[in-house]
Amino acid sequence: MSFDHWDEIRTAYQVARMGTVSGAAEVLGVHHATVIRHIDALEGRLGAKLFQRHARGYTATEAGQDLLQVAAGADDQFSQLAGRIKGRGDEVTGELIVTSLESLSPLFIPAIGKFQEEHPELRVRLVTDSRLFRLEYGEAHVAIRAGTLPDQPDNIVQPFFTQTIRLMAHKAYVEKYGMLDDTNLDQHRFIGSVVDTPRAPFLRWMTQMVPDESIYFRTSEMRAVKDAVMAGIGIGFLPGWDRDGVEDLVDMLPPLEEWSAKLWLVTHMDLHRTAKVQTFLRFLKEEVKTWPVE
Amino acid sequence: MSFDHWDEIRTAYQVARMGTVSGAAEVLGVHHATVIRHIDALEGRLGAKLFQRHARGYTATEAGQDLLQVAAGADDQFSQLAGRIKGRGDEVTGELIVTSLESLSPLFIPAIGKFQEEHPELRVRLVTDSRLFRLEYGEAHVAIRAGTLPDQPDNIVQPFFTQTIRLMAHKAYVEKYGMLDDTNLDQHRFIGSVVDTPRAPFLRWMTQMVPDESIYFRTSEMRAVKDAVMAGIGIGFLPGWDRDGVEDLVDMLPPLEEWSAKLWLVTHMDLHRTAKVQTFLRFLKEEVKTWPVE
DNA sequence: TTTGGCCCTTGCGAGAATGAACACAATATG
DNA sequence: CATATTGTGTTCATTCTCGCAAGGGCCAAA
Repeated sequence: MSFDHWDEIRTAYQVARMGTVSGAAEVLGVHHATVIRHIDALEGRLGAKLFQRHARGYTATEAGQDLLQVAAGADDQFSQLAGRIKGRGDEVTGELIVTSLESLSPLFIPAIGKFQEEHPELRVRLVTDSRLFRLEYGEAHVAIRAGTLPDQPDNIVQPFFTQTIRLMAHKAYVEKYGMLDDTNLDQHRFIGSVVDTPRAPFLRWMTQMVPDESIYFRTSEMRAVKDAVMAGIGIGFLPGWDRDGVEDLVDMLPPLEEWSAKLWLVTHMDLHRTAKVQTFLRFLKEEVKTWPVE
Repeated sequence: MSFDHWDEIRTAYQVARMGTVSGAAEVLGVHHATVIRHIDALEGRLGAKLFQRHARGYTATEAGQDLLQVAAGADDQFSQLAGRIKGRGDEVTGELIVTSLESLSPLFIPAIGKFQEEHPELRVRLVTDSRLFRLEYGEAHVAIRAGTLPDQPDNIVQPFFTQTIRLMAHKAYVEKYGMLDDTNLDQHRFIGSVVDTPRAPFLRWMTQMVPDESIYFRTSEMRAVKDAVMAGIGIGFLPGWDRDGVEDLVDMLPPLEEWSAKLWLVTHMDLHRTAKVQTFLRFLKEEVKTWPVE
């Protein structure tokens, strides 16, 4: 029971406002004939006359004046809407949804705080979960991803930084079990992943090089690895940027190039060009330079 | 700075509501290709994305949700408007503007009162003026006119009743000046019109038959004629239906057929078929049967 | 009364919007 | 893992709307 053709309402609105078909046609940027046809069609659909036709123009009937009122309100609403939408493209306001690996949170949550200071109108939501949030469903504006990415054509990927990974253990562990070298891998206690076929390159290295029985602690949480290493439970992989308490840790092997994980900034095509996303990306890429990613 | 294509807003509204292009297409009764084109065009015009496209459908962005809110309001307004307009055609409400000759007011103002009792929602405006109100300008819904009418193609004319006209004088006048016959017209005192070439047939008769110098009182108001006759000033034409105080009046000549003025009910084509006008016309034509039009 | 201007109306051809069919991707289902 | 289902994207023939131009009515001024 709703109108089929809103354009005809708009036409009728201008006719009611102007009082003449010609005037309305000029405002609308269409031909007189089009206006007349719209009015005729609309009146036919409604089964009522909206205008009295005479040589000096069209005057609105009661129904036409009613339409004038309603359509004027709608026109106003639509204009404001257009203004908001057009304007919003150039502003950094509203909500910005970021998704990242949990393990990275301590690294760049401070950066988000700094970004919000620069843009007080912005509400940021940081979502992290074991499942991947899907940019194409609008679940996030910006994603920080690791490893080689599925070649989603709708996603725009740019390099963020390379995460250096170190194989470390606590001094206490070294005192007890000694240092590691290529020959005594099976003599040591490792901290590994619960996943059988992990994606991260350093975890794959461990799966290949370290016998299962040498892995004495498994966790799915990267941050738990740190805690385990600090507790002297065994040897584990830690991100190079995590300098908190590293004075008590030692490298068990020199960092291998193949361990390092490339991190990417991923955005959806549709949102990539918006000022909000662009500003945030630019900020992040600037900020990363100050990080001890080494 | 207002929207050019309201139909596209309506399309986008349904997409935002349904979540899929296909669903919106079905609701709108158009092909889904059309929906996609509308969305693309609208986004292009706005310079912003309204939806995130993915295989499971379209999800609204911030801008899209904004549009959803606004368009939902507009849709609601338009639906109500359509309901009002469609309904109003079948109702006897709002305003009914009637125009008539001034002289007829005492005859059918009581009828209007009776009509309003039957339709309390109706506000009636009775407009009378020396100038003719124009139905085609929407100045009145119903007109009561006399004489032969200009052949306006947009006007619908139907006979109302024939107004019998009597040439009368007060008993006091007859006592003083005697009765009238065909031979002594110039011996009497007449009450005539200020107009040199009147349209009313009985006034034309007077212009032709009665010498100017025998007309001792002239007025443009038909109702003033009655007052003048009652005052015994002279002989004047009175409508046959006016029975107020006629017991003291006498016919000075038997009523001539050519004096009588045909009255017409005139409506504008556009409004003629509405229930409001139809009901009023039917009522008037029923009511006239009870009048002493004789 | 005549003339000029404004406005509505109508018929026709060009162009744009539309609909049908097909291709393709992703998800749900067994 | 294969299949059915759902929904989007694209191309092409068609329909429909639009703009143009000529026609006619009405009003006001000369």
